[in-house]
Amino acid sequence: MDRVITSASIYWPRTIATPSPDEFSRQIQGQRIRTVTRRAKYIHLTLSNVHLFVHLRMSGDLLLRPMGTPHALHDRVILGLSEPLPHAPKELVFNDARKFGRMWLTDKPEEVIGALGPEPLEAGFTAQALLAALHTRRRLLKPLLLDQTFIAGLGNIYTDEALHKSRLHPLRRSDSLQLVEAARLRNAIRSVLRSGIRRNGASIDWVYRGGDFQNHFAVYGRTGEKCRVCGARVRRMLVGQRGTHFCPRCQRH
DNA sequence: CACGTCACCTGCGTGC
DNA sequence: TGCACGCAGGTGACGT
Repeated sequence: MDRVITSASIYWPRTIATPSPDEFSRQIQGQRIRTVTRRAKYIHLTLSNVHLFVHLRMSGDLLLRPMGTPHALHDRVILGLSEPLPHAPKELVFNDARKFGRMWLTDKPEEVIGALGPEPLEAGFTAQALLAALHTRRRLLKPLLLDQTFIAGLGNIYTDEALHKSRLHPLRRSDSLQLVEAARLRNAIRSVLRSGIRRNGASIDWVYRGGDFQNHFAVYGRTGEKCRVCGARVRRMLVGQRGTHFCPRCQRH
């Protein structure tokens, strides 16, 4: 499917992380979209001779509309797309209520995604590799798993769910884990991610309504409710400013 | 290096 | 009803 970007309209300039909005508009015009892939939480569009990265952050959304559709509230960037005849042109819309999302246009992909940790769904993510990595740091599990340079792609929901599934306390220190625990964590991370993908993600508020993974949460957002495994009340605490949900019986310190 | 705090933003639910 | 407050799926820049 040959699609060429014919225009860029930027309504919230800070959405463009690099280069300047003017340069972005100029450079992206005429670029053909070759491939669309993903690395961690970045959507990666390889264009004719430059790379476009999109990060949705908290409230971003990418959608396709017929060209000329009236703007929606919170549209931040609109890329015009030509389609092969006889198809009508479309626009690729970046809509983002909270304005945290970002786009990068660069010929040096490593400057955007170079520091990221391993992809947990790839073959190299073994229990042994995870254990070795955990032992190179002395950090609390919760913030470490959220650290994209340590492991790529885990957010707050998946971290809490993976820790619960592996029966590990969010405040455990990374260098204290044994191999069997690292193996449980590795399997739990992969299982929780696959489950979330299979269910098209979670719809927990007004931001995104698509998936139904929220109906399968073990702990996230279930403060005070019974743990589905042991019946104890799910607790919530703050760890590094992030709401952290866990079962005090399943996840001993 | 690890950790805490704040900043960036808007919208929604709750409680007074 | 109005309003203050706390919370939200993420990251990055600081300071200690």
